[in-house]
Amino acid sequence: MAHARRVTLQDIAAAVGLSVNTVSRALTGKDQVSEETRAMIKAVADRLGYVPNTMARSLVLGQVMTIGVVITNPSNPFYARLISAIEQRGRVHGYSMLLMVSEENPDNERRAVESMMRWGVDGAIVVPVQAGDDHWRRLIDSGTRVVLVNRDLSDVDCDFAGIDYERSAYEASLHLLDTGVDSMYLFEEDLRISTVAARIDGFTRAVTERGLPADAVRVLRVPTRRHEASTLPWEAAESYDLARSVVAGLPDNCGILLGNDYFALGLYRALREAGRRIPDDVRIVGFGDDTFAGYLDPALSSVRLPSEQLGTAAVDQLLARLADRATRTPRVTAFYPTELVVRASSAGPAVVPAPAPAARRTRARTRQGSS
Amino acid sequence: MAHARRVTLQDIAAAVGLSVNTVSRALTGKDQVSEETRAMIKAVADRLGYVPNTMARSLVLGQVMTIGVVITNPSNPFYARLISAIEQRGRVHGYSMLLMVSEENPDNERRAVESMMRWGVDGAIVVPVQAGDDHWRRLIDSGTRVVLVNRDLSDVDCDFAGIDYERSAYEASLHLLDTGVDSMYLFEEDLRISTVAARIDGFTRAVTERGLPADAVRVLRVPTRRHEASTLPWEAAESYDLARSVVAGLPDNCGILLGNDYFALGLYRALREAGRRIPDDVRIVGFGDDTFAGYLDPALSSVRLPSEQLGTAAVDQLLARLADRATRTPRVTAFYPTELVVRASSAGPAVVPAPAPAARRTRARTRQGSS
DNA sequence: ATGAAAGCGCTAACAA
DNA sequence: TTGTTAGCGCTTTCAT
Repeated sequence: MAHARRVTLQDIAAAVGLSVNTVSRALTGKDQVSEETRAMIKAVADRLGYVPNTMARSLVLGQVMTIGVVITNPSNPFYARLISAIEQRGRVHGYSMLLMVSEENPDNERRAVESMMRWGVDGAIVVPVQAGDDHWRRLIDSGTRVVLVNRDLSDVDCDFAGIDYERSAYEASLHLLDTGVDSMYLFEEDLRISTVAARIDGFTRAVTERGLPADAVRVLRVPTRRHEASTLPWEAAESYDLARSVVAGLPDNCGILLGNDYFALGLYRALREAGRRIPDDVRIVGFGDDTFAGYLDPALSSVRLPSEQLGTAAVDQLLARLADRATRTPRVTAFYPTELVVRASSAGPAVVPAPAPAARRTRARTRQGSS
Repeated sequence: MAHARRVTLQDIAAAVGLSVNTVSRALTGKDQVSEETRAMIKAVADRLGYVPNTMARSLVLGQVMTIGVVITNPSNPFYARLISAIEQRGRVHGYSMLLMVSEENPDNERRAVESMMRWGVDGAIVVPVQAGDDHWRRLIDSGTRVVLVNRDLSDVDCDFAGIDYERSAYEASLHLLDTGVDSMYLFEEDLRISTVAARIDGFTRAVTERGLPADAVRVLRVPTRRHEASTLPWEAAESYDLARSVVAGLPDNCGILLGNDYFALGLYRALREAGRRIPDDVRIVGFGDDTFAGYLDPALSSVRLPSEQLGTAAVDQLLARLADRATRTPRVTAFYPTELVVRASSAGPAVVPAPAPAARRTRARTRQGSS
């Protein structure tokens, strides 16, 4: 059962007794064709089951109506939502999405760039691994517009849509300090990426500002297995191991900031097993506000990240660049506001648990400047 | 700063003083070219920064080395892992991935099919919405190989890689019944899809087999908002609302099976607030074994789903079909085994909580048959 | 309003 | 081993 060969403009032209050219014009809505001819051609095309050939079309047009998306790990719910938002927004504007996964591996990332250059995608939206950036520069030099998301590359001349993690971590830390803790911990994953560094900076700024003695402050790195495979779940087990080894030495009345909510899963268990109480003994704030955060016991305070907004903004920014190909405006760096959702896990000693969760937003900012 | 025009075979040919054809042969590794010529050409191509044009290549070759992937909702962690697995496996074989999101909406699904036909993707891997299937038949008739994943369409002639939810639910229900409960509840999302129906069937078979009186058995449907947007988190809030309205009438010593683990988040909270104890009063088993399952308090028993295996198998199945284009073997229907991970939430009254979680796997099966 | 011809970049016959 | 020719399906001059 060999399926029917694909119907082409030729076939339609032959069927209606007109030239390929006319058929093309009729179908693409050009106005140099009589309405009756067009209707007739459309009818025949429909009857024959004509579907335009994107390859041929793109080859001559020089644009493929496709954006390449490179993500480190789609299993991370933050990125999963980002992908959804990008796809949705792109689809509205008629763009398809070529998805590539780098798994935090620069080699995969380079391969992704190669792939995008072969395809000649119109633009790329990227969460960079942040290990090497020559390939990005090459991609941009080849004429592809690139928008970085969540992680920036200061040496690459392209737009960026991200989150001010420094400030978010600073504010979350202040919130913990405000509950009256007298020592502070930060759990961060063991990756050399700017988002982690920024959170550490914000955390450090807060504890320094409040004058916490150095020996009352610790940054703990949770080993990550994210390099190994993109299908791995997040690092709850690792944070559990770390927390268990730390929990005995954990002073009462301390605050813990977590680089992501999954750390809370491991930490909660370790504390439970050690008989430590949240928030009485230990007060906790996470990052990400994953679905489960509000349903843990006690409910986890967490910094909500604007993943959908980020995805939408990245697409819009890309399309804007595509719209005026020529102009050479300096790179746009936009930060989108997070929201500290305060729940029971960081309720201060004297505070009555609020009925509705209080929210506190960082303000939105957009910055323009050269590189 | 107009970027340099893309380097073509022509450019290389001109540079080395040979024909386009020879350059093509040299670069694609054909053996009708002297080694020294090839080396020379490769060097020049490299120096010039040549990148093959996929569009042009695909146009003449008639294959695009791309597989279309249609998913209902990438924010569902099960599908997120599936996507990762598919991308990874496809990449190994040199395939790119065009990702489309249907959001449980048949219109979007139809658009996705249209898009894939325009592209002329070599194959498609699909989680169907299960509302209408003409478009799938059209896609297949056009010569595109399709593999369905997780949800089957019995009237469409293509391969399927899935999970035996009926059996999994049956076994999970038996497990609950074995703990000595004398009433059974099932929480299922409010979607008309085969996976939900299958779990209901399995649940029903188990309770019937054990002779539970009809008034001791209930299937509750959790309203879903999944249609609204693919970036929405899963339905913890909805299950909480439902659970809260039900929990007062919930008899002690009952068992609850959940269509997905997110329902546990809402249910746990509702039970907590009502002062009901898990597993003493209520015993629970979820579906999905999401990362947080083992870290809830008490740890949630859950049916682990082989998402990675499913993704890998789907790609392999697709590539197998692609390999022997001609042959017309009947559709392959493969089921991959789940694993019931028993944890504290379903510990029977007399059972000591196991130190390591006991696991129980359904057996793997592959079936062949027409349609 | 319609047609003829050229070409997008590449590969695959067929020659030489 | 290398070159010439043709063509994948489409769009875009330039004629008519």
